[in-house]
Amino acid sequence: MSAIRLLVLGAVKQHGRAHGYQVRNDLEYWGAHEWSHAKPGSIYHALKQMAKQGLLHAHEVAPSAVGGPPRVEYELTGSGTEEYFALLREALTTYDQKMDVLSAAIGFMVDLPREEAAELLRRRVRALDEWRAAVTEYYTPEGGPEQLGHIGEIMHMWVHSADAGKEWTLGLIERIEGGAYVFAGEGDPFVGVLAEGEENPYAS
Amino acid sequence: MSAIRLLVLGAVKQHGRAHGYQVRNDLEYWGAHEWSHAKPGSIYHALKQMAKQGLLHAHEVAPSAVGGPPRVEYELTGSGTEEYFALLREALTTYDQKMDVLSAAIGFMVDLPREEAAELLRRRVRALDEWRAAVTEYYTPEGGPEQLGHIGEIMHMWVHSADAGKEWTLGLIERIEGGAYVFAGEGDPFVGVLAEGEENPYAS
DNA sequence: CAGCTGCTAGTCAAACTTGACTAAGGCGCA
DNA sequence: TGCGCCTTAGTCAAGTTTGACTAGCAGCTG
Repeated sequence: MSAIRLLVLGAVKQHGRAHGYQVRNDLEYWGAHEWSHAKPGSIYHALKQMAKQGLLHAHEVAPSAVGGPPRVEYELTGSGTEEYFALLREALTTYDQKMDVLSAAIGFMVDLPREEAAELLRRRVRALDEWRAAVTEYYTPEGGPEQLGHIGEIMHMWVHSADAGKEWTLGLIERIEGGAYVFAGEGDPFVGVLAEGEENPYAS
Repeated sequence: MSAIRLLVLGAVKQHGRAHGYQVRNDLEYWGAHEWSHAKPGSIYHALKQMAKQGLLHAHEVAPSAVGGPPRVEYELTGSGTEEYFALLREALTTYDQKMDVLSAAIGFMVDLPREEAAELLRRRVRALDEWRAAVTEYYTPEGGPEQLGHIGEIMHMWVHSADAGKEWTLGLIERIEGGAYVFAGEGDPFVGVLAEGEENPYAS
């Protein structure tokens, strides 16, 4: 799974309705251009592709209010919302050692109920343990680990990083269970960026 | 930088001359199919592309000795060797937070002299420090870090992982400077896999 | 007020990645 | 000996990613 679809779906969902440049800006605000493949081309491509697949509904072209070419606005469909939550749950659960996907998922985790987020992260910890065991076992040849020579350093690095990932995940679970942040169904959700003239529909 | 070019160049170089399937097998032995985009298609594509760019010389098609379609054998050219070392040095030095590239580089680091490898890794540590500082600074808004809400967890994760990466790198530098492994110009190099009928030209 | 710069919004071709498919020979075995 | 299956070696089309490019409008500036 690449992080782009999750990021784009999440960004569009936060606005309710968004055009490409808005998504692009959102992701930049998130710093996503630094840690994911969220270049303009990828974003516009993802929007079009997902519109073709029925995950997004493309509204008629509207002339831009602030200059530049006209915009196409997108909105999540029913299956788009399903896909979004499926991707989000998977990203929180599995350890596929790609931090961009996890980063995106952390950013959107508050769309889930608190207890579910914590549970998915606990599953993530289990996946990490399994992966660690698989690496150490698979790469322990008959003649002892020395036989691998410097190649063993690669496994060493992966194990080290898996341990660090586990430590961080456990910390996050603790913070979540300790009441940090605002999750789904707990009042005013957190919204990163609002566009021109857009109102926070949840503002009191 | 994707890891594929480095991996393919390194694999071909280790054999002196290799065909696609051999590279594919090497990388599988390394476990590279697990941590990089080293699928068959990518490997054959990289071989062809680099041959077109003059980094590899494609030898005439030879009928396979063991069945299957005929093979094309590749060999590093002069500029291929230059490119290989350039990629290797860059991969060891920069912190681009992509572990596949670093993994590949660790696998080939012994192609460099010991002192150079250690120096490149020390530079890597400095890059890590800088990156860590940039993240913490950039993502500390006026209103204090709480203002970010759960988004701060993303930065937290990156910082945590940078710290883990630094710790591991320092450990590796220590081992290298302590005399571990066999580097360029120090006698019999380490070779992962030998193909059918291939002899280790360095064997005593 | 012509020209320059910068922002908004998006397109496009070229390169890369993916996963499924092809094709040829050898091996076991009933 | 004929059949299915495995391994070897590679191709291909569809999808994705990249980085450079286009184009409209606004504000300044000399």
